Amino acid sequence: MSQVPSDPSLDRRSQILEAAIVCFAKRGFHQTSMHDISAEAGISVGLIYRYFANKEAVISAMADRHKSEIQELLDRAKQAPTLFESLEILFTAHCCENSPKVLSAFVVDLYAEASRNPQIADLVRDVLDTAMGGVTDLISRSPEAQSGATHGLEPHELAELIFAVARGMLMLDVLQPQEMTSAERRTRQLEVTRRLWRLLFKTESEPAYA
Amino acid sequence: MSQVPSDPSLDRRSQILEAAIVCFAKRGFHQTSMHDISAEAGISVGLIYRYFANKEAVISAMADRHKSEIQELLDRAKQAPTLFESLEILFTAHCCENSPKVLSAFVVDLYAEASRNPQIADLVRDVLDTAMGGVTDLISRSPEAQSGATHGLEPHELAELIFAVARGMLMLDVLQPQEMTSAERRTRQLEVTRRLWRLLFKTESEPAYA
DNA sequence: TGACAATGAATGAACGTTCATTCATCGTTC
DNA sequence: GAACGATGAATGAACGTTCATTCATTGTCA
Repeated sequence: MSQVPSDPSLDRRSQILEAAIVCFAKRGFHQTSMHDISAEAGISVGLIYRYFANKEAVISAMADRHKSEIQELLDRAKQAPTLFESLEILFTAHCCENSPKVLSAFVVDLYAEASRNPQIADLVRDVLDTAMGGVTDLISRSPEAQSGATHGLEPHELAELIFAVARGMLMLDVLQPQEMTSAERRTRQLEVTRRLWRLLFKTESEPAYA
Repeated sequence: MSQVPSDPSLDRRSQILEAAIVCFAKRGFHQTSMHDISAEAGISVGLIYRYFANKEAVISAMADRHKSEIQELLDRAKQAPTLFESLEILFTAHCCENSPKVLSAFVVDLYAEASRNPQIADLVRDVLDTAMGGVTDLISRSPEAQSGATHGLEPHELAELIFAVARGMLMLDVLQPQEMTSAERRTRQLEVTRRLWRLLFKTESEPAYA
């Protein structure tokens, strides 16, 4: 129970970031005040400025955190025994980890921010390139791709489609009414997404028409 | 050149909305001040309040305008001779009509707003349902679907995938650096999107593997 | 002159940021 | 181990600024 904090100032930083993502998901970056964050974290406003230069820096740090979270997620996905299981790990993480659309709301906001802030855009592009590189790799090594059951499309092209659908379903996620649970949203999204995966990696045994 | 204004107060409204979308795309809803909008429109701040109750109302009106634009776009797409051409009209409109990512930045912002504002969420969901209904219809009537070359998927399921990829590509659009032209972005997006369409409506003549 | 369109200075609330101050903790000294 | 000084994490009131909104005033046309 009693954790020994390795670096207390790191704990403070992540405590603040944890509070920040809750506020950002609830209100968005620019409608969240520093007082909101401090209240959510249970600390004073001034203390935030001991750990972050300004509000911009909090947003940037959140984007960085998102980058390393995706990196970890990718590593975890690579462990999965089949391509399909890897894809499921990757593309439904945002439904379960935090309960109510916290992550998807944050990511949509991040893209909105990226459209105006080139620094954020670079970072998001970087995250995307890394993740897509990883998935392209996963696809290349998969038996599905090596057996040639990919409609003559390159692994890279398949990855592009998979990511497009994933982003599209994430956008849809923020439209779902609050009363829908994470599990429900996950199921709905998996339904659509799996349809694409099956199509892309169709084992030619099943006939398209009976 | 000299238009006869049918209703001058309607013109004022759309003049303000025109200025607003430029500002919103440049800075986002909540970083845009009423002064920004009035300056862009070339009018005074106070005048905006003659036509809109408050800032929220401007955002809502913009969302409404978006709804009717999509409606018109759908009607135009329905006129096209083939399914593929209909889809191209629908899903690249945001690349050409306004020059530099204005529309895609606005739409991503709109989704971000929808994640917090249930009223906006309802409206966006409504737009989406209408558009998807239209496309589902287009697909049903298309020779591609009627010849059964759709992998046993329902028109509705095909539409879901098409819209997911479209939203995903729209998100990608806001990440593209400013120096990329609308035409370039359009080409890139069409490449990926067409790949999906060909896959979904594959004429079984072309073999997957040579 | 009357009716209405349009202006932009004025208002007050809210925000990001600063900083003087507090106080628990720790090392040092006897 | 008791007394004391130093440290810096933490506080929150205060500051300057920005912003949405209001409204007294001016301009315009019939």
